[in-house]
Amino acid sequence: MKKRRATMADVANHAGVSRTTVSFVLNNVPDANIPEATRQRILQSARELDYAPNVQALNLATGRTMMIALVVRQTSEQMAADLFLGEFMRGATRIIEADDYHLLVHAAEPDAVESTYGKLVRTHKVDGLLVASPMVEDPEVQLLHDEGTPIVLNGATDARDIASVDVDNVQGAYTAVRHLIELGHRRIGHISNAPFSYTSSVYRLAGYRQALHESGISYDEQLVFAGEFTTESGYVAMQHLIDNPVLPTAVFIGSDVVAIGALDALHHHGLSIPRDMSVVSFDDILLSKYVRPALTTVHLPAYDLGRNAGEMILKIIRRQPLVKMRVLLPTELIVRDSTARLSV
Amino acid sequence: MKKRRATMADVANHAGVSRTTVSFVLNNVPDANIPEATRQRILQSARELDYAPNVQALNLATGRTMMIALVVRQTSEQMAADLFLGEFMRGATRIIEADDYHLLVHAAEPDAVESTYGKLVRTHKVDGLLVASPMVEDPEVQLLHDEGTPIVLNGATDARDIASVDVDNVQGAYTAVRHLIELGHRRIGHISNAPFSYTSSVYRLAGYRQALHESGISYDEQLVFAGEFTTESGYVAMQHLIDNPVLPTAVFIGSDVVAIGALDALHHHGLSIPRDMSVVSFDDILLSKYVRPALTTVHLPAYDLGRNAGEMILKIIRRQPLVKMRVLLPTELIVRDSTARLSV
DNA sequence: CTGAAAGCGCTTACAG
DNA sequence: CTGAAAGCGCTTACAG
Repeated sequence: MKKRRATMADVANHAGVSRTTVSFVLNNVPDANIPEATRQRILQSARELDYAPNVQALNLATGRTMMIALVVRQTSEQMAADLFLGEFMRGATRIIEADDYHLLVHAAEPDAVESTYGKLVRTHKVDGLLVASPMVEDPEVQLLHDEGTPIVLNGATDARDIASVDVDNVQGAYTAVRHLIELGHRRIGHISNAPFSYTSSVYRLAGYRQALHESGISYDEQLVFAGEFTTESGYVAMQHLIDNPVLPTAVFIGSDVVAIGALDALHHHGLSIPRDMSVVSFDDILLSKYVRPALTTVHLPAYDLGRNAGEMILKIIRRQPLVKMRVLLPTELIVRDSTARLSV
Repeated sequence: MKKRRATMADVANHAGVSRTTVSFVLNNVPDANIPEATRQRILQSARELDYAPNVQALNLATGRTMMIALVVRQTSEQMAADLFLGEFMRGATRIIEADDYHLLVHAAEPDAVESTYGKLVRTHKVDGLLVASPMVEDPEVQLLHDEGTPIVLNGATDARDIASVDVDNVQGAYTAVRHLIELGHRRIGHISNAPFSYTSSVYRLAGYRQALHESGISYDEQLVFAGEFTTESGYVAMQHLIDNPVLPTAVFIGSDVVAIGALDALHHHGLSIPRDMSVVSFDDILLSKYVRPALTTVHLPAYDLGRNAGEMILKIIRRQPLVKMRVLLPTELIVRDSTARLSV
C-alpha cells in the first residue's frame, strides 16, 4: 500500500498557485515577497498533503548532493583505527546532519585496482570526501583534490595542500614520556604503534625523543622497537625489549592494542606492572580501562576528530575559508594503574 | 580547476548518435540491437570524454536512490551494541556495494521529537532502512513498514511482520550454560546483559533456564540479577550475587561488558577466577580475549549479521521473496580461561 | 536499428 | 506579488 507521495505540483494545485510560488514559500526565498495569506495557504496545503520534497530532484536542479562520503580503508591490520570509527562517525554525523548533509560510508577495498571512491565523486553521488586512515602515498586522493573535490583527511599524514584533522601526536607522546620522567624513570623504552613508514609512528617517536632530550636523557636506539598495529606485534616487541642486557624501568608504547600484547609478554616473564616496569600507552580505547593493570594512556578524542572533520568538509564544500588546513587536536594523559614512581 | 563533467549528451554528440542510443549502449539494454560498430564508437567516446553518469539524474528518472540507511540509535547505554557497529557495517556494505547500493549512516537522536529517519524515506533519500538496536516499541518503524518502506531490523525484537536478523540468543545462552554444567557446576547464577524489558535479555534468560531444566537443576530466582549494559551495572549485580547465603560456583553473564564489571567485583572480594567461580559471558568483544582471565564467551557474529541484513534489504527492495522473515544466526562458544571444572 | 519527445520533480532567471 | 518556461541529466515508451 505504497501511496504516491505528493509533489510540489500537487501542493501548487491544492493551494491554487504556481509551483514557483510554492518553491519560494517552502524554501523561504528571501526576496520573494509572498503575502502572508497565500504563504499560509501554501504551508497548509503542504501539511495536508503530507508533502516532502524529493531530494533527488532537488539535487539534480541545484547540482548538490548533500552527501559526504566517509571512505574507510580496511586492511585487517587497521583494526586499531577501527575501534574509533564509531566515535568518529558519531562526531561527523552530528555536525553534518545539523546542516542537512548525510554521511555515506564506503568501505574501500585496500587492494582494489579500479578507482573505488573516485567514482562516488565523479557520479555525483557525494559532494565531498572524508578519508579515514589515509595511506602515506595516495595518488588518487591527490588527483581528486587537484580536480577540485572537497576532501578532509583523517589521521596522520604529510599534509600538503589537503585539509586534515589529527590528534597532536608529538604533544601526546611527549606528555606520556614526561609523565614517566617525572616518576623518576630515566631508562625508558619505546614500542611504536606501527612501522615507521606511518607518520603517526614517526610523530610519536619524535615526542618521545623530545621529552628525553629535554631531560638530558640520551636517546638509545637499542630500546626502540616497532609495533605493527596488533597485540601480537606488541608481544614480540616486548620480548625484544626484555632480551636487552639492561631492562628499562619504563616503556612508552604507541598504542593500547600493542601495549596489551606487551603486557602479556611481561606477565609471561613473571614481571609485575607497574612494580617492575611502568607502561604508558596511547589511544585510550575502551578496554584500556579494564585491562589489569588499567592502562595509563593518552586519550585520543575520536568524537572531536569527527566533529572537526565534519566542520571542515562543510566549509570546503561551501567555499568558506578554512582557519587552518591542518587541525591538530590536543590529547590528554589519563593516569591509571600501569605507571608508578621508580622504586629505588 | 573543477572541470565540467561530460554528460550523456556530450557523448552522443561526440559519437554522432542520439542520447537514446548512448543510454541503450551504456546500460546494455537487452533488446536494443545496436550494431557493434556504433556500439564501439559510443564506448570509445565515453572513454575519451571520461564520462560518468550523474546518478542524481538517473535516480530521478528511475525513481530509485540506490541508497540504504543504517539507522543507529545511540543512547549512551547502548555503547555495548556500538562495539559491533563497525563490523556490522562492514558486512552490510560488502553486500550492498557489490550491487551498487550505498550505505547512509544516520545517527537518530533517541530523544528527538520529530520523525528522524522517516524523513530519509519520505524525501526519497534512501530506498530502505536497516535499523540497528531497535527499541522494543517503535511506532515509527511500524508505520514506515505499513507504508511499504523496505525495512530490516537488526537485533532482538518481537518481530511481527517486519524482517529482522539476530543472533540466536536462546541457543547461545543454552550453550554457555551447558558448558558450565558439563564442567560439573550445578549452582549457577545469572546476570543479564540488560533489563528484562529487552528481548535479548529475555531470550538469554530463556536459554539459561532451558539448560538448567534439562539437567534437572531447579531455577532459583535468588541467583538472577539484571545488568544494565554497563560495566558498572555488572559490578553491582555481582555484589548482590556475592551477598547470597550460598555463593554459586559459576555464573552466566549476558554480555562481556557487564562481565568485566562482575570480574572486578570478584577480584575486590578476593575471589579468584575460575578457581572460586567460573564465568561465561556473551558477545566475544575484542577485549574479552585480553581481560585477565580471558573470558569464555559466546561469539556474536556481527559481520555476518551485517551481511545477512544487507542481503535481506536488497531482496525486499527488489520485491523478491524472502526465505525467512526472521534470520537467526548461530553462535559459537569460545572457551578461554574464565571457566574451569568444578573443584571438589 | 535509431531518434524526437515526454517525463522524473525540483529551481530560478525572466517577465509581467 | 506571481506565473510560464527553461533547465538539471537521465530513461523509456513510441515512432519510423
